[in-house]
Amino acid sequence: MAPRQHRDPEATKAALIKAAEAVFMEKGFGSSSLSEIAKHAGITKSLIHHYFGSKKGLWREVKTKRFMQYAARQAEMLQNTSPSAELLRASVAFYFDFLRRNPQIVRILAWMFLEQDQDEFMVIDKELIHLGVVKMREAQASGQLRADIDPRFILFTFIGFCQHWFQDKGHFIESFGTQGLSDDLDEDYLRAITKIFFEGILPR
Amino acid sequence: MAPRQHRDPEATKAALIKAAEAVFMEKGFGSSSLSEIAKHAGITKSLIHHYFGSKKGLWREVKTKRFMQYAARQAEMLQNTSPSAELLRASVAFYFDFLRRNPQIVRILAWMFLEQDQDEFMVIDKELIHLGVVKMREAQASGQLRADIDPRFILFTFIGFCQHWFQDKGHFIESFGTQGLSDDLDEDYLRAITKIFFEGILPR
DNA sequence: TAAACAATTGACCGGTCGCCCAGTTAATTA
DNA sequence: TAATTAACTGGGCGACCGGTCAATTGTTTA
Repeated sequence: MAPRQHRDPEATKAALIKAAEAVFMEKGFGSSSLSEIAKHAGITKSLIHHYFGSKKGLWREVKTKRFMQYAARQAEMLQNTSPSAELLRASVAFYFDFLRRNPQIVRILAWMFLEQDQDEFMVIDKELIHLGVVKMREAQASGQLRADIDPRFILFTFIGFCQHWFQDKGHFIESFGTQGLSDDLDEDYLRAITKIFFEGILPR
Repeated sequence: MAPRQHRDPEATKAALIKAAEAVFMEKGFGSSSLSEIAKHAGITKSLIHHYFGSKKGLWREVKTKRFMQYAARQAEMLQNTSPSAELLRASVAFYFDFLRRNPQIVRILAWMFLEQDQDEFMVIDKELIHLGVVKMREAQASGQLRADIDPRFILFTFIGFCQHWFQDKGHFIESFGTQGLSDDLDEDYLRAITKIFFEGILPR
């Protein structure tokens, strides 16, 4: 490979991370190889070690980058959530929409689960989560939310509703079919879980 | 390794699959090695190729075995579900408990998502799912379930509730903590989602 | 402009990987 | 019992793995 005449370390790092994300997302950490990533980025393998130290270091960089973005959005969401059922509804839609536009997040979380990659940076959103729980508690205190369910479970299932859809949507379509549903399946699902989440499946 | 004096191909295959499942489940496909699996099973590597052809072949065998069991239990569950809210509640508990005792299932489903190789399996439980949807529809017709939500979404979210817990339970503990919850976190969660699923989070 | 620095390359390392094959031995068949 | 089949072993092959290193060259600093 002919040496670059113009050097741009930032661009190099960015290209490396981008290529790494693509490969890691598709194959997971264990099945990805540095040679493939390097080739994909048009950069020699050695530079990976030069910038990121190791394969694990690169993987961490990829995760961190995406996860920061994830945390930022989550903060945005919680900031705007106030103790009213209506705003909570909007938060669900907001979060759902974010995942729809960033499917990488869902894959990263799934890979981390499978490869037992419990990571230190999950701590980042610990305060975030705490903030969310506080908001839930406020909503419970003001009578907007039923008070006999731990707010942590409410928040958790709400996140789970959304994540699970984008993870198992394929199974849904394959097993359940789409007859009678609209073109925008995501939208249909969001409507359904909103009803279930807020009002349950029993008749009122 | 001294050759076995008594040969038992079925036992050998079973031992291989068992060891493979253990290793695969812990490390994922890419990071597992055949040598480790063979050593773990007390059987030489060559026999893996003799019986399963390749690493992928062994992997497929492991997945198939578990998935069949999964389908069988699902059938059992749906068989016993009748169009009453009470029995539906029992089904949730049944399915939840099954996943709790077979965490491998959750991992395999996550793998299927990431590898996009669902098709071959999903055909199996297609009829199963259909049966479940029919039951839901009956429950809707009899007024036991609200009728303004597509029964497919109801079934799907119910499965998702359970799956998601066992996949992201670690995140829950990490981010939310367990203060004020009982020793049996699973039970606490089950109680919470039962409430949410059937009655929603709004005050009644 | 000379020296120091850092980006980048390609050759190379020991190790392990999945896989294959020739040979041995137990079980089955004729 | 002779011949055939199939279970099983162990050695080894080529490929590729993550990682290192010395050398080259553009860029920055003194």
